[in-house]
Amino acid sequence: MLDAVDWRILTELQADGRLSYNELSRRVALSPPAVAERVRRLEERGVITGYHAHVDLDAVGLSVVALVQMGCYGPLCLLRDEAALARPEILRLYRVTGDACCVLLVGVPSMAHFEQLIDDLADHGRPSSTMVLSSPIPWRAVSRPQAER
Amino acid sequence: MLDAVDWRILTELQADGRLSYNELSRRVALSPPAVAERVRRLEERGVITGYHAHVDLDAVGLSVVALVQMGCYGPLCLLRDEAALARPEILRLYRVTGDACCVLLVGVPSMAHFEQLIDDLADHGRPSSTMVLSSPIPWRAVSRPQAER
DNA sequence: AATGAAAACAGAATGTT
DNA sequence: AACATTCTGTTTTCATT
Repeated sequence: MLDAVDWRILTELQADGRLSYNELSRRVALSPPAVAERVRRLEERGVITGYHAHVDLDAVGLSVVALVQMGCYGPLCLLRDEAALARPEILRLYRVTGDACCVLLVGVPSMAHFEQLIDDLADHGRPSSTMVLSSPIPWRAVSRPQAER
Repeated sequence: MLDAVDWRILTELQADGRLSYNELSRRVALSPPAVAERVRRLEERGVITGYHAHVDLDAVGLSVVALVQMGCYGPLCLLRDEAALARPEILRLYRVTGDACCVLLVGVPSMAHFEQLIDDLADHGRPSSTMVLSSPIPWRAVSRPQAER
């Protein structure tokens, strides 16, 4: 699947998504065209799904962050409502096992906005919220699993 | 705080973190040096916290993904153990209100690895796991809140 | 996968509103 | 103070080996 060079590339690009192919080629000891071709294939194969600038939620005024478990099923289920899923307050959404149908990470500017959001979500099923106090690990790079070494 | 141009820049760089300043300057109708300076200041102010390649978990063999709530407190609390927090299986960690101390998103190659991880986490408090079936919204860009417009 | 040439780009200095 | 223009050195891309 992925060889050692691919993993080194993934590690570097996860740490700094704006690395130039030139610099990347130095770090993985390959020529620039070779590394560019590797990256292109990682993208094509769906290993790299995109490059994203990460934005601090507090810094842009999204001071209320929460995990919301949705207890919904059947035709009203949140997952069947395209418009509801498109709401920008939803930052991530995971479908899960257990009592809940899915878990949402949401970010809003205020508790008043949060109340409104919960009311809207309640059209699809019972929302159960947990407030996020802080994010000690907001994001961490994926590293090579032991099993593959 | 952030004006309309800043938000256009944030939108573009969240969608494609590898955009050149040249291309970005075209999209936001500004000169390349002006846009580069804007980006530099967004980074300096902590609005943009980094640029990361996003990797598909399935594609790199992390087929078991779960949300783990940790019920822990006091000196054994997971949040006080640097070494435990450094485990690469932990992809995100949120400190939350409610019964749980924190919620972890973890990714491992197999159920056997997951069992081992849960056993290790149990040293700090009672872990309660929910398996992630799929991620309909694995990541979404932050957009300008209504309140600021 | 490496090399070399042409096009595109980044960064610094300077000038403009 | 924020932006545009210009210039120089890199970087990217594509052809070729």
